[in-house]
Amino acid sequence: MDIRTLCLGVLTMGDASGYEIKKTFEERLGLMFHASYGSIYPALNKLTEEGLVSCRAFAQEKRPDKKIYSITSSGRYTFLDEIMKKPAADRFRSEFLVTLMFAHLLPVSTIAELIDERILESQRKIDSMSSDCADLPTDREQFLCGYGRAVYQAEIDYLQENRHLLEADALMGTRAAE
Amino acid sequence: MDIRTLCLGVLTMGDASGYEIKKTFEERLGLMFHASYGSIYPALNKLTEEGLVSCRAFAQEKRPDKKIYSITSSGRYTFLDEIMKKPAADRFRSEFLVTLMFAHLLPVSTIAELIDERILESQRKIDSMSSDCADLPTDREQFLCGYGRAVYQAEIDYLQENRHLLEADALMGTRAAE
DNA sequence: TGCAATTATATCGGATTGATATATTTTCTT
DNA sequence: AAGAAAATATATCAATCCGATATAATTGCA
Repeated sequence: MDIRTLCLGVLTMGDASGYEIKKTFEERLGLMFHASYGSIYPALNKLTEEGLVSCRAFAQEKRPDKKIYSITSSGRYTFLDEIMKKPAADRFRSEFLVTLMFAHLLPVSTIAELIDERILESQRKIDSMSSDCADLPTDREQFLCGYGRAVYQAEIDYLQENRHLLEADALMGTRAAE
Repeated sequence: MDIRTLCLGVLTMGDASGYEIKKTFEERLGLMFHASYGSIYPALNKLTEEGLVSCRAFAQEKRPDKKIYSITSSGRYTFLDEIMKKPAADRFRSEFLVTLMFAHLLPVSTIAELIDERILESQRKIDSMSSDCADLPTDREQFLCGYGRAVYQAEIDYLQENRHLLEADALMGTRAAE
């Protein structure tokens, strides 16, 4: 499953320009997948070549045409084939956790601030989700929204209950280094 | 923070070959970061050029030299500089969640199996963590191990309590398509 | 009126993955 | 003890993807 497939997925929800697809990625798929213009625009070009999407271009003066993409029936089949495959393992990269892994090399105060900020940030995400979650049109989207909230909440709870382990560990590291 | 930085981090824990660094990524950093040979070997070459690691090569017959890398003091400073920066946002890619986002296009049975398998897989991870978690040498590593368990457990709980939302939604999709 | 934000397309270098090639040693199974 | 399988070990490559950058009109608002 690559960005091309994801673009097809977004287009099953309605016609869109490259810009709108990017927005959809941020607003509705941000929890599960990221994509940048550098991958979306080439993906749309290739999908067009392959006949999996069609493209209507509206001429505009002094800037590139506005292009609205639609998924074709061939595109729909391709997309279904893709999502029926066994999904690959999650890929997760967290610089936050890496930093904690090396907490013993940093001052305790830095670690404490890092955790404080992480908790705030996760709480902010939960709050913004909570306000929208109930309004979402489908059970499916409410489910995914709730999933995000549950995981973020678990993270906050764990950090609050166990940060002392890390701060004590970092403290020992700092003292040992003196 | 890139793979070069992560290689430096692993080398702060002791000298290692490229192969051993890869193993460390899998065994101790798997929760937070991934790296393949295709990025590790070039990273080590570049770090050697830059003087951030040193390399002792042991000649071997009929295959490439075995190379043991050590971090230099210049490498230690560079690594500290890196982890003192504000960590970038997590990057997460989940084909599983993407599939659920399009659950209405798939048979209910497929969704149910997908969730069943996901729960089993997460439980397997928790079990393998639990057996090792307590043995870990530092509070810091126990903390991170516990973090992983907490998040996986939250996922399992959420899936079990809310899967009906999704299965009902998929069911309606299937019926509508008939 | 002026300034910031949003809309909108597009490219490019550099980072990274996943597959592949190669070959020895160790461990397990029968 | 033979043979199979797994682990050890280095390395490269095409394809993919990200983040930054360039460009420019429009919209909202103070």
